[in-house]
Amino acid sequence: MISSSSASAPSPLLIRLSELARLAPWVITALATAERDRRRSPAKREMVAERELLRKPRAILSGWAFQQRILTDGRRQILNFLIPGDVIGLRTHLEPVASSSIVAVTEVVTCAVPEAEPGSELAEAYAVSAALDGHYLVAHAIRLGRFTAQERLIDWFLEIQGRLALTGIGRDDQFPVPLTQELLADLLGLTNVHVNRTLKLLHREGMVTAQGGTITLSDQPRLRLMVDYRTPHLVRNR
Amino acid sequence: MISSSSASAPSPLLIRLSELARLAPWVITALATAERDRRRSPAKREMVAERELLRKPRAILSGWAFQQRILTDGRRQILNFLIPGDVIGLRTHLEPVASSSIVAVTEVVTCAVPEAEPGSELAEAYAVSAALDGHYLVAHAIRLGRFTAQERLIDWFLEIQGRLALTGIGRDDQFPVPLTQELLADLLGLTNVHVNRTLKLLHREGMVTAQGGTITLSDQPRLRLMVDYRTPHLVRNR
DNA sequence: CGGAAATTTGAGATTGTTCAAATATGGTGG
DNA sequence: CCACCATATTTGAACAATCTCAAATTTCCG
Repeated sequence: MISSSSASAPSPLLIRLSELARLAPWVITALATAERDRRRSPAKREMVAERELLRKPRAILSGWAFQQRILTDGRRQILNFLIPGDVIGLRTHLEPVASSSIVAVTEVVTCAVPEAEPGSELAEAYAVSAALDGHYLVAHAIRLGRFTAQERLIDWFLEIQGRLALTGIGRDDQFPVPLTQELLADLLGLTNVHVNRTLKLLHREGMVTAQGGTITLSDQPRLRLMVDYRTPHLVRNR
Repeated sequence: MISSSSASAPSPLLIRLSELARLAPWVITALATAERDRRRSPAKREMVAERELLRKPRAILSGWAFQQRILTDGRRQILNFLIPGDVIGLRTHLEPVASSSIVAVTEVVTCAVPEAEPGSELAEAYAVSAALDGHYLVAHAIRLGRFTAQERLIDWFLEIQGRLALTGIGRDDQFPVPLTQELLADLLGLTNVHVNRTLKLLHREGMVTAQGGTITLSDQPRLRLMVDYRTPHLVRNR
């Protein structure tokens, strides 16, 4: 039996932040230390109450969660899915909004995140992370405003593939997405029924396969063209 | 004839930033100085090209503009309208995205904005401004994802009313909105035809009147209830 | 006073929704 | 290991919201 220890597995947080900025060795140590402060949320549990502020930023070590807003009549809009390596609560610096709640999809393990000195590489990494969040939110608005159901699904699959790849999860053409069609619907501004039909359609047309929590994209270049997909391009000034 | 000098008119930028944070007198002076560096864009002119970074943040002194993203097939999604007092390019600190272009609706006058010392009240004002931008973007995603055409119009009118009020423009029930129905359509993810019909409907139902670039809301409390409207609530931590 | 741009209206086509029921699927206790 | 339950997916049929295309009509601007 091959020993598969969870203790020494490379941290998705470390992997991702290293992609976003160059981290000095001592920062990596600080991250590893901070990661010892873990918290576990069972699947479907609300992690951050709607009108509550997240005191300190935390990162997701494993599992998926999402940010949502629920309207009084029960309609729900999911703003973003959070995956391993994502950092929550960065914007909290001063948060004008008590906007959205965070809910775990699967079991989620989070950890504390070290505070960054202004001007440090870690601060840079956080800033890039926050800027990426902004980028994805803009992309989401465009999806919701101007894309058809097919396009919304394709575009979001491409996006999440890229995000997962940032932490080394999945491959170009195949990656895990542990979401129900209803969650997908609430993300994409559709109904679960229509998501189901559209997925089916995409499958028949040989573009996307959704099977047991795994998404398979058959022809990424073609899909990218279809939705005019733009990979976020990191630019550092100065 | 009463003298109406434009020179001594209170700056919308100053008004707005003063609402967002307490500004020391010398900061106010610095703002007034920076405002001398003005630039004028004629109506309909693209102010910031799509893949170009905004070098330095600027503020809008007069006129309306908008941020848009245009898809290859011509579809357009407007992400945000910029009004007097708004600051552009704050996120530029490091911008991961060459996301959207900015276009003037009316003639627009912008001015430079002084750099803020980290930790200063001015930095605080900018941070709050950026956080507000984030809030409005979230609100936009929810509008586009889960609101009907009627709700989108109502919700956005409430939002822009609040934003205009921040710089002292308009009243609770009546305010200027110099936009064509087509621009509104591209903002709200609808067609100009449907915006027209929905505005008409809202007018027949006595809720909203759109006349000559002016919007009149007849019963704000009722409208707020209809769309579960949430005024952004500024919270400073520490 | 034009002429271009914006608004308005009509009619038919689409896309996506709703409601309800049938059919998997996955996890759990026995 | 299997039966069973809850949850998720799938399907059908009717319906509603929004779009498309085209043609007035009105408004605004030079």
